[in-house]
Amino acid sequence: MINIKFIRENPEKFKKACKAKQVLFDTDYFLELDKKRREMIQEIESLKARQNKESSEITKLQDAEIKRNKIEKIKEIKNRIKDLERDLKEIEKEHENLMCQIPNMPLEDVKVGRGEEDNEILRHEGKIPKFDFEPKNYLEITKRLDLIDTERAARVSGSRFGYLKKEAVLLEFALIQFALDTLIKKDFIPVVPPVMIKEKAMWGMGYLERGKEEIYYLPKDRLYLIGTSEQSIGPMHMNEILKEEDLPLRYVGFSSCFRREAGSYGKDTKGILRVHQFDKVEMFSFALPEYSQKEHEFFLFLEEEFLKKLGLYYRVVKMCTGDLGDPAASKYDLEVWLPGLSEFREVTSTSNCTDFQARRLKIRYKSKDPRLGIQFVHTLNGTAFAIGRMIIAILENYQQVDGSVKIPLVLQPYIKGITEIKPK
RNA sequence: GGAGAGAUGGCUGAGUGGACGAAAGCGCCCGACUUGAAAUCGGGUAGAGCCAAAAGCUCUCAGAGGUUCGAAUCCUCUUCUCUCCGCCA
Repeated sequence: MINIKFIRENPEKFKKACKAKQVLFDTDYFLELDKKRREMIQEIESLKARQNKESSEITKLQDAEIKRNKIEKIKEIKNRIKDLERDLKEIEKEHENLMCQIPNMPLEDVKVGRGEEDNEILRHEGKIPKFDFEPKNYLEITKRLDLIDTERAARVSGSRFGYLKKEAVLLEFALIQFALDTLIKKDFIPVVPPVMIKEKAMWGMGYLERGKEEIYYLPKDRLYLIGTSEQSIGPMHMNEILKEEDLPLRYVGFSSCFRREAGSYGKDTKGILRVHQFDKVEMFSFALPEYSQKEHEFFLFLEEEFLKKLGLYYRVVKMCTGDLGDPAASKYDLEVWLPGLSEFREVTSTSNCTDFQARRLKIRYKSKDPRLGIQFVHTLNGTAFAIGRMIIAILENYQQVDGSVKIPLVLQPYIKGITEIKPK
């Protein structure tokens, strides 16, 4: 949800932003509806004021006849209000529906573009890995080392699932522990959130208007499976008024994530690059509006630190307006070089959703400045580690000529005694 | 799954048909006293909507509907929380 005042006051800017985000929206019709709505509210409220006034006078009346007349008069007003309210309800419903269709406005510095092809590659970091042999892709490596079994997973669960095995499992827990250790030091509160959430929560995070196809739903219990712990951590504080001194309120969540991957038939069909279920360590922050861009840069910095400490070669990509998704106002992706597959692949991303989610979920804070009063917070999210893809990146980048894989130095304290994964 | 109790402002908590958007306390803000602070004293302090804004008005006591001239208070449904019992990793 965006601030309606913005649309009223900057209709042209708003139209431009919708176009940039590639969302069709009849702004003129909406503004007309909005005007009509406000006129009706005024009419109803003045009638209600009269009703309240007349009604409060009843206690003073002694004469039964006068009293009866008065009540009749009030009933008349009541009926008129009832009729008007019926009409207003229709308008309100449409108004709200339209408001919910509106995506978040991109920040000023986000480039206008259609999609992936218009994203901006900001810079490359790290060293390009050099091999004096032909590096294998992760599918070959995991097969040789027996780290991932997708064939049996297909038997049990279908396509796009996998059994993580042996050292891959140890790597998963090492990555989790590494991320938690690092982020707890930065005042992140660790949390293992629910993976099933109510419609209200999922809606509030802004993923139901577009992208519903991507989400698992359990109709019997009316619960949605999260696609990222962001969807479960964001609504933690819904309907709350936070204290300014508690902001930024940072969480680091660990959870399994579930995605239908409905629109991706044929893409990455082998292996575990794109699966229905994976584990992820996620950062989330509730921040003061004036600091949210700083917080966003901080998240990007942390994500880069993780990749640097793992010694990976990556590039920073800034999303254009067409590739933002509904809730985000600004978003970066980090893409790691996979020498086996010979391509950059997205491993982490971070978004600033400004007040879009906070408005829907009514997450606010009380400002110390009495003139500001109560304001919506800004919400931000960022990946620490999407485990599956990180394991792939490590395997491809740390492979040796003899088929073994070295364990990155920073992870060794978390995977005691093991410095490399050797073929049997 | 069965039985019962409950949901009130930032928090605790009083309030069972009109004088209640709501006592009291805590917290917070402003002021006095103080070299400064604490303590003490005085004052202020719910949110949302309509309005350019102020004034004003409207709505909101978990949510939705209803009764009534009038509902935090009465009725119906829903959601959530707690207690007891059952089941259970």
